[in-house]
Amino acid sequence: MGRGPADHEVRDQIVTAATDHFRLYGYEKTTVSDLAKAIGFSKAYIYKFFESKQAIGELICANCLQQIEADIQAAIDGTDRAPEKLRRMFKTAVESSLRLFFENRKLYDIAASAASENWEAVRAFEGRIQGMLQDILRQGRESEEFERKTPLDETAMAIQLILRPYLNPLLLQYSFDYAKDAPAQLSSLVLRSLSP
Amino acid sequence: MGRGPADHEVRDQIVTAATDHFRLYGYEKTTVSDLAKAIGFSKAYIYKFFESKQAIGELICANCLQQIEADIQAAIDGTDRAPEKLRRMFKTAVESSLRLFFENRKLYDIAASAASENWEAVRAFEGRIQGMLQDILRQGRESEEFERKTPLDETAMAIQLILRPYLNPLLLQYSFDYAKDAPAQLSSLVLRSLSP
DNA sequence: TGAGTGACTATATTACAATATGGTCACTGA
DNA sequence: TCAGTGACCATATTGTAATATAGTCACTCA
Repeated sequence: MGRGPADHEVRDQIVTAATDHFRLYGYEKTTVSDLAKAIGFSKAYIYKFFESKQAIGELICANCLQQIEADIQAAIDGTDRAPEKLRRMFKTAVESSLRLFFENRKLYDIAASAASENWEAVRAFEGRIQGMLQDILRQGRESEEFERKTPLDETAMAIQLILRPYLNPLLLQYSFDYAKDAPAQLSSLVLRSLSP
Repeated sequence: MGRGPADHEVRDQIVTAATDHFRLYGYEKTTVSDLAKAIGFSKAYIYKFFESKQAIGELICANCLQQIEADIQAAIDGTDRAPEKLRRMFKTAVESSLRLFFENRKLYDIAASAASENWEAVRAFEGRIQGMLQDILRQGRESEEFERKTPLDETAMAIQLILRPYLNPLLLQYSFDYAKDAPAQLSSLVLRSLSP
């Protein structure tokens, strides 16, 4: 839990300033004093709203991950059939992560260190991805397009493991060479394993 | 290709000294002069046999990967049935990589930088893993335990992508949390996808 | 002739002092 | 009372001079 009033104009100002600064100069090179200067208050006042610089970083990072999540959700919602949902989930996960990397490299770096230090924002993100996978599996089982023998959570877990190199910012940077073809190949393999 | 006589006593001495020193002190902290001192020749003489320090590192790294490969091959050879071969391949790949990490951390570090810099030794290793996978798939298809519709090389490629986080030294260090359960879960999923 | 080397260079690494930064706290003044 | 702060501390980061290292080459002498 945070510090200070959860809903406060200054809090928003901090987040806005942090997003701008982090995007332009990166997390490391942005000092808390920079943020203070940007909003016209003293550095000490920032600490009335956030416990630490990392807490600010977590919030900005969570927003990035939320964007990826939203992209995936939108792609999934674009079709009714579970197999196609899964295919789009793979494809969009990679695309959206790559977009973050190439278009907002500095913000990606935050997500990468968040992943390497196991920040809460990343764990929560992974939890929600897991939920999305389980939803798709449930739907596919109901429509009898997916097999029903294997425990649902185990299957969802295995699929997430397969997605990890492309969804986890820390691993993504080592998976570029495969990012183009992997989604199609892997989702095909997974779908074959799900067939009843 | 190398430098100097391929089969020469001094060459072996260098490799032996390098293996010892790299294991004890690590690749970075071992200087070429250290190796020269260890074998009783001058530093310049070493360069009659190896193009660079990295070339020595590549050889030691290749040996490590060969050990992992041998472990996997032995595990595969321990059974006749293709599905079981695949299960053992997953299990042993993770175990053997983890062993390298925990028992020879310094050598693991060489493998990790080899992977991050895409050294030849790593590419060759991945090529041989790919071959082993294709062999298993071929056998499983012949015995009619595996489906035959999907192109063999495509399937082998997808399986290798799934193994990557545990076989690639660079990725392995970020996959510890999953290393215990992943082999079983993933090989089960893959086998389901292979069923005819 | 060719196994083996000392001396050399350009670049990488280290050591460490100087500076900057994250974070706190007692305090102010509206 | 409490929104807001200056001054402060311990640690992290940086700049840089000194050192160490990878790699070469002309050379020796058996």
